[in-house]
Amino acid sequence: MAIHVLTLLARAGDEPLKSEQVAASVNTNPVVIRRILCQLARARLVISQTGAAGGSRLARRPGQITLLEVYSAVEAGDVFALHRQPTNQDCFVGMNIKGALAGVLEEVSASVEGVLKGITVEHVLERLQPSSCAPPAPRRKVSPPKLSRRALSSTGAKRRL
Amino acid sequence: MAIHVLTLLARAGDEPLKSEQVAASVNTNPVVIRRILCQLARARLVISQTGAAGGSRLARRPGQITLLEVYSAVEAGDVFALHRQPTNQDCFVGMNIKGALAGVLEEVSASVEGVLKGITVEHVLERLQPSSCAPPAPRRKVSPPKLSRRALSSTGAKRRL
DNA sequence: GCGTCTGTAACTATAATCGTTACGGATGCG
DNA sequence: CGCATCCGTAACGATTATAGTTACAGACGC
Repeated sequence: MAIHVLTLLARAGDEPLKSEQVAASVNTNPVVIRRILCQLARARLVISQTGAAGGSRLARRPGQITLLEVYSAVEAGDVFALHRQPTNQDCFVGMNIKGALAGVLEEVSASVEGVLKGITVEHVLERLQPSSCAPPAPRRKVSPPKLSRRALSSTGAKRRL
Repeated sequence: MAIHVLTLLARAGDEPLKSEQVAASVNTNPVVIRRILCQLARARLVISQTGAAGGSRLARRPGQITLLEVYSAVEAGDVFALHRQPTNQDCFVGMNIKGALAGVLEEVSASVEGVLKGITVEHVLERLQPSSCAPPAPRRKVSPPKLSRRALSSTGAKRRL
């Protein structure tokens, strides 16, 4: 939903959108949108103005907002977490399993964050165009962890308002 | 919890463990453990036996069980999913956002699966030892068999034990 | 000053997960 | 064979997270 919101704001350019307008596209209640917008504003991704003729707009260019920033803005802690219930400390495995899994979690988080860091709101915007449905070829600039994956940007599509 | 269970079974070697024993280490109810064990059994990761002197043990060597298989066994669908509520089809963004985000999701999933595929239960077991706490040991031997997640996860046959 | 829009609290509804009780069926053993 | 034991699974309540809704105070432009 947060990405949906940002995509709408990106398409609107400098013109601020009201929460009600955004809610119409997401198909939900304006308050739900305002909650998200509030988080995004705290993360300095959007700028909101109260009062008449108010609304929200992006704080930066869509190409300068990564999905990792979006995720960090709307999700509480880390991307992943262990369940917090205590294990049996009288058992060797129970005593050490969390520490062992913390390392695994760290790896997964780093991997995901690497991917999200390489995708911007602008990339999502480009993907929106049905015209750019052709096979995506070019890779992105940032180099996430070692794994090879498909790029998602496709050149040429400019913003259309 | 599933990894915790498998780690216990790995340490037990060929001797089958009862759900009650496992539950003691995880600090939960035996039924919760049996639910997980049942999923792992359907995925052919463990072998369970009913009756007296029954219990569960690993179906393969710990080094041959990847965390991706574990994840696929206990998690319903894909690692990630979009929220399934319908967006406004009268809006250009609402109409296309899901398709655009599906690609992002695909990338994230592929990345996570790549990491999980490179970690085995044996690796977790090694990490358990406080002695090997120092360096993040080199990992990433990519040998596990081609897995068809379709066959592993979710609805299989009724009962086949 | 007035109308409008955001920020936020409070409450309800819904769904997922976990824990618990209960019971049928399978298994090994005396 | 009969029995004790253990798994597989259904059913139910408790807990939690999220989403939706209503309500209202404060900010802002005109």
